[in-house]
Amino acid sequence: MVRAGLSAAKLTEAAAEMADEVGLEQVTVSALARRFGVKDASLYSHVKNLRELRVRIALLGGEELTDRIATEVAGRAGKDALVAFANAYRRYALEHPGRYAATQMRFDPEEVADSVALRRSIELTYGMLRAYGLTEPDLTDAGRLLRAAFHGYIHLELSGGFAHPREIEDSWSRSLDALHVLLENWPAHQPGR
Amino acid sequence: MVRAGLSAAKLTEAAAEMADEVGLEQVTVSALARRFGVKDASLYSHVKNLRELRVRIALLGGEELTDRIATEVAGRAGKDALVAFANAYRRYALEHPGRYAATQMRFDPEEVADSVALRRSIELTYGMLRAYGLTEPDLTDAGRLLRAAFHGYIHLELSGGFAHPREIEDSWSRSLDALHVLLENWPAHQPGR
DNA sequence: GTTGAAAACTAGAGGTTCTAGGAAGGGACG
DNA sequence: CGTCCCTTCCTAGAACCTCTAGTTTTCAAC
Repeated sequence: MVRAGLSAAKLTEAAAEMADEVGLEQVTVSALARRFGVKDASLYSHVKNLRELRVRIALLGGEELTDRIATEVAGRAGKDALVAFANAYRRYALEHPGRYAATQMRFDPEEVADSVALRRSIELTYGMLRAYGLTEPDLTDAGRLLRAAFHGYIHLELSGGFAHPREIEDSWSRSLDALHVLLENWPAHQPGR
Repeated sequence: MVRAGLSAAKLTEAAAEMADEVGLEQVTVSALARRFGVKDASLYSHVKNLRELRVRIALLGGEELTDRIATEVAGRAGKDALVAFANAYRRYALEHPGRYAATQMRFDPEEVADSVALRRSIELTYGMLRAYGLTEPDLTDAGRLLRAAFHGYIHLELSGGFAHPREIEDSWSRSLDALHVLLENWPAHQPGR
């Protein structure tokens, strides 16, 4: 009986690949065990349960995503930074739909307590927005809208929500133009109305 | 043996309630059968399989959602219409998270072929955007960005992505202000760059 | 070599989807 | 009223899934 040489990290990596290939909810303990030529029960020595496996995929994806964004955004500001951020985000999500989907799960605080990726991604966003001259609470509001727009766009794209003719690439880059304009004209907090 | 009096419509309604209560992926044929005091296999007389059940939830949700938006937007234009649209959308999603999640599934074209809701929701969006003086292809681009922003915002809100202090309500209405400004200043197609 | 922890196994309980074929309810029609 | 027949619901069972418990095997360190 030759050992497969499993470990939590190896399982996570394989599970992440599997998620990208066939979708996150097709990642099962059984299928993963099959891929390693091992019985289901064996995996439970390395990973608590299916839930933990998926959370690990999410953490892996989150780190990879923020790493990419960080390197792309480095040294840029203003619209350059916005476009670099957005494109890095989108490209990662399209290349790794399973990992990306995992990052959108609902987590209990303690599941992600030790994750630096989360904190860092917020810093990245805020740094970018400060270049537009925004301050709190506009920073928070603009950050939320931006995350929403990026995520929403990609979610719709991945789920086939953009059925029709016009090229998504063009549409996306026009949307980035628009978001840039939006950030430059962000309505001042508490206008006199 | 008293009959439960099942039908596809009744099952769909019950499944939708269940989805709102415990989440879409907790809606199983078994659980639904249990709710009606009936055996699993009985449901397969009314519904082809689990997939079809979920698609039915989605179609129901889509109709209810567009109905709400339509009545709220009726007779409004410009920012009034935008805010009414957005709030109707968000309120429905928060009240019916399960149905809403179902509408975000990936569908095969023939699964949703006979749905009027889809066509109508696009018309509603376009009507609203025309009031801002937009024309194709800006209509498509702005529509996509708007859908993305709404969906993204609600998705993040529902999945607990907005952890921190600032009130979501305030953030949301500031985002609507910003989107209104954005639509008024939508960058003209193909600027001279 | 012995020994002990870690990695894998067997066995099995319990949940799930879905198919096939059988029985019971209830309306239509002679 | 009785019979027919469609629909609804059932039993039975295959196939797959998660996860637990307890056992054996491997490998390295002593």
